[in-house]
Amino acid sequence: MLTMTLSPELDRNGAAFGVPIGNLVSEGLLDRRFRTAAPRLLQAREHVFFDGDPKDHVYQVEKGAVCLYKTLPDGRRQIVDFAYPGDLIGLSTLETHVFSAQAIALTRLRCLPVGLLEEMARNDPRVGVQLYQALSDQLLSAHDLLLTVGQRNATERLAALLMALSRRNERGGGDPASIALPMTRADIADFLSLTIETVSRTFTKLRQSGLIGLAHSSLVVIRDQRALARLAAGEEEGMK
Amino acid sequence: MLTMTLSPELDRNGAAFGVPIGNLVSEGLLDRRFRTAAPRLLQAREHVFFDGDPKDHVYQVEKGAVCLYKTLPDGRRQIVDFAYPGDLIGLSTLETHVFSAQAIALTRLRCLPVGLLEEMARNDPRVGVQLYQALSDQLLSAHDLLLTVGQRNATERLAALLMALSRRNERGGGDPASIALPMTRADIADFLSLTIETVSRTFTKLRQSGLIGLAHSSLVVIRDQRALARLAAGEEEGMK
DNA sequence: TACAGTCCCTTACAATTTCTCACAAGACCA
DNA sequence: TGGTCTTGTGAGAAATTGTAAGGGACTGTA
Repeated sequence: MLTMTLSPELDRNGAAFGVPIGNLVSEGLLDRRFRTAAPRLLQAREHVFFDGDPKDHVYQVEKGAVCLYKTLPDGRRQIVDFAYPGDLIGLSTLETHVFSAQAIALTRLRCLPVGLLEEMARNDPRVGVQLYQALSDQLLSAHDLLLTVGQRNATERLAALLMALSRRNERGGGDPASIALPMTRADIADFLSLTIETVSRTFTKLRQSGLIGLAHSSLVVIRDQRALARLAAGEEEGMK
Repeated sequence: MLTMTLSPELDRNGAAFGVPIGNLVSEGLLDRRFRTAAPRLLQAREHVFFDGDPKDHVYQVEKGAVCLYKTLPDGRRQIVDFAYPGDLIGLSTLETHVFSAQAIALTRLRCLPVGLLEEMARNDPRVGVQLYQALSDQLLSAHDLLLTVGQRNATERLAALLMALSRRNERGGGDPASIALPMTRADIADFLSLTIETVSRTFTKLRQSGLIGLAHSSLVVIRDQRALARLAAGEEEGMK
């Protein structure tokens, strides 16, 4: 899940990314089970499930990326999260899905029937705790996005997204200054609650200010990490 | 927690409010434990904890209401949820709180040390599952608020909030047409990501349109339930 | 009871950001 | 080389915000 506003300090010591309190958690219990679960391959734009579908599986992203979104009757769409490799999709105790999930790139999932998950949770107390922890991460991510969408302006929102993707790169051992965007401008717009025009203009503004470079539309290079971070944090007085 | 956009149908059969799939959940296991936990009384505006505080307890609201919020360095505030009697506060696997919690009225909490909770979770698989379910509700609530803040206009946002409070009343056996607002206009503004002026103007607009009545500023009477529900759902073409 | 001081809410008007609409340019694919 | 999809940019429109001022309820004090 994409957590947008954690300070680099929290990020570095890992406390904000699911490091458990006490010795509650046994690492990777669920991960191991998912590794042998049925795989499912999706093309970009293909749906994993739709809002309202009966929930018969829980999914783990193995490769690619998935966007989770809700819509209003007239078509307005809010992306509530992006799921990347390792993330679980569809965790909830309801019988139906409450959002839609769509691959934004070629994606491989692992599919675990909810019945199996329930059985595991009944028999091993560590499973419920791991589910609890996974949802805790997702809730953190949702709250961060709420702060972003609710309080930041267009420039700060985009800066926050880029910083989050940069940190994700860094955690995964990649280059934090070079960000490949798997999603379209429309996806970014619906995630940050802007229009694609505003997203486009804001990219241009960040480029012209020298904070980022755009090799092409889906490859961002961070040129001024400090300034971008300050902007994302909401500490920048100018540049509104 | 305050879930804003569930259809009345989902509401009535209860599926969207924590009715579990299968027989995973044992009702009230945690509730029973909280009933004997240390009580704590807070005046309105008093904080339960602040963002960044070490997380040593988990709380259950027994009476009153609590708002959970995040802030940016320059003071902008986003309320991410309101917690009402029965709701749990502070669930996460992190060592510190990642939002602040403040009573908005005279409030009584029950305080359970995290160590005790961990022990319960280690010894009884049903505990982890209950925590999982509680977080599942909170995530649902956060996603709904995201859709509201990200995609609805001011009128729709306020309508969605009023409908959510109305449904909460109904579930609690109260009058769904009569809504006492425990929070101030500023709280509503920071929850819906509006200014207090816009909130005030929108209340006036809903009153002048005949959808609601305002006995006084903190007591709303719903006069046209259908119209308000359509507005909240985002199906209303006019009245933008 | 009168009065001043607060706090909260409401209203009006100007300012600003973002959106809408229109169209051009670029990228990708057959 | 078209055709389609995505992205970028400009100008006017619309919604929300910011600013400022006033009203009403509550509180404490004289």
